[in-house]
Amino acid sequence: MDRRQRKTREGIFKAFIELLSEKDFANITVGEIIDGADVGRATFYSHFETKDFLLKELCEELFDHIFESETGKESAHDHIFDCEAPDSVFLHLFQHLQKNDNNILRLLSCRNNELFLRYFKMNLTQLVKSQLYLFEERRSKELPEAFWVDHIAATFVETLRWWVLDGMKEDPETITRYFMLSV
Amino acid sequence: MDRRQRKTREGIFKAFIELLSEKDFANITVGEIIDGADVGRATFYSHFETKDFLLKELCEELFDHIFESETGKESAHDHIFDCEAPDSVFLHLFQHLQKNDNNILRLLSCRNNELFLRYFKMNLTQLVKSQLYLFEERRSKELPEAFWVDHIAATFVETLRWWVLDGMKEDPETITRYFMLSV
DNA sequence: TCGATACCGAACATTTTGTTCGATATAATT
DNA sequence: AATTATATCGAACAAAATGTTCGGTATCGA
Repeated sequence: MDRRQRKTREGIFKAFIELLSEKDFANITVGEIIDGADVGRATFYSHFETKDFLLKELCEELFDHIFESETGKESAHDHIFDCEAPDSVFLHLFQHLQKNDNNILRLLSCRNNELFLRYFKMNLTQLVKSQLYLFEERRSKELPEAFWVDHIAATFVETLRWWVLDGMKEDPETITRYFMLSV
Repeated sequence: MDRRQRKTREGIFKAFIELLSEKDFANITVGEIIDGADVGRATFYSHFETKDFLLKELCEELFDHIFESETGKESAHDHIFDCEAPDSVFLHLFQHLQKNDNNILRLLSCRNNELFLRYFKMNLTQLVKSQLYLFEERRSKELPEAFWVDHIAATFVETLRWWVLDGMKEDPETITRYFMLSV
């Protein structure tokens, strides 16, 4: 990708994130974004069809990066921990988030966190399906699998929400334990 | 309240609900609302400061009605079931929702359900605190109470979400059981 | 009946959106 | 270094939406 394109795109993302931590998504105008990013109006619209697409692409950029390192069988990614503990995938997710790559925590703890947590849950559901065996003994035979998968993903996301809104006082190991105990 | 005011207010709510089940909140214009409600533009703005306040007041109207019948000590409300089963409060909530008073299900199953479920969870948290004893045996000693309360409320809301998005195929008793089994 | 007030409707300024176009600056190619 | 391609700028533009104002009319409660 052209260096100019990259700089513009990242400048827009940066300004957008800045605004998202200040005010509601609905009240952010394209004018404010291009002022913050210092790009022309036409340039913005040549990159993103609408404000909604900007949000969508931001989410993809943020979460694809996080999940690619989990779902890839032979990931060549820089894993901090390669332990074999059964809940390591979820621990790793919490650790990854704590590192705060791309200022993702700012987005998860701001007024607009619903936007991102919903997106997060969508991605997470795939991962949960592959880790279902971890929760077999907890699962009642009465519960349909679709319900169970949704419940686990929801519990993870709600645990994450609670963690960040509470100020992330617990370390990743503790919050992983909370998650595994409550699911 | 003046009968004229009441009629206008309810007409606006009705048109708003109709629109919400068709399209995103963000894409609904004041012009469409007043066309649907058949009221003047100035009238709308004399009732609601902005579109966001309209949503807020709609939520309050809907959820206050549902929760007042649960939290009131000596409710003179028309309870269908006054059984003494320990999970009757939650069962009653699911039943109440299934009755679909005020088209609340249309809102919970539409594309904008996040908005309503967030409001719902806020109200629900109070209720959960009063019913905490029901879940004592499931609760690990490690989990802080604040986390546990949030988890139960979140599980209820996510169960509700799953139920309505899946088409409400289960009856209230079954879904209450799912909820109690997964929490 | 009468005073109060909610509504109408039309007009209005303002803000935001999304597009267009020629000029300029920067990247990639030879 | 010269050339071609293209990303950006900046300014202007139409269209749509927001939120306000005001005089006239209809409806309410007393």
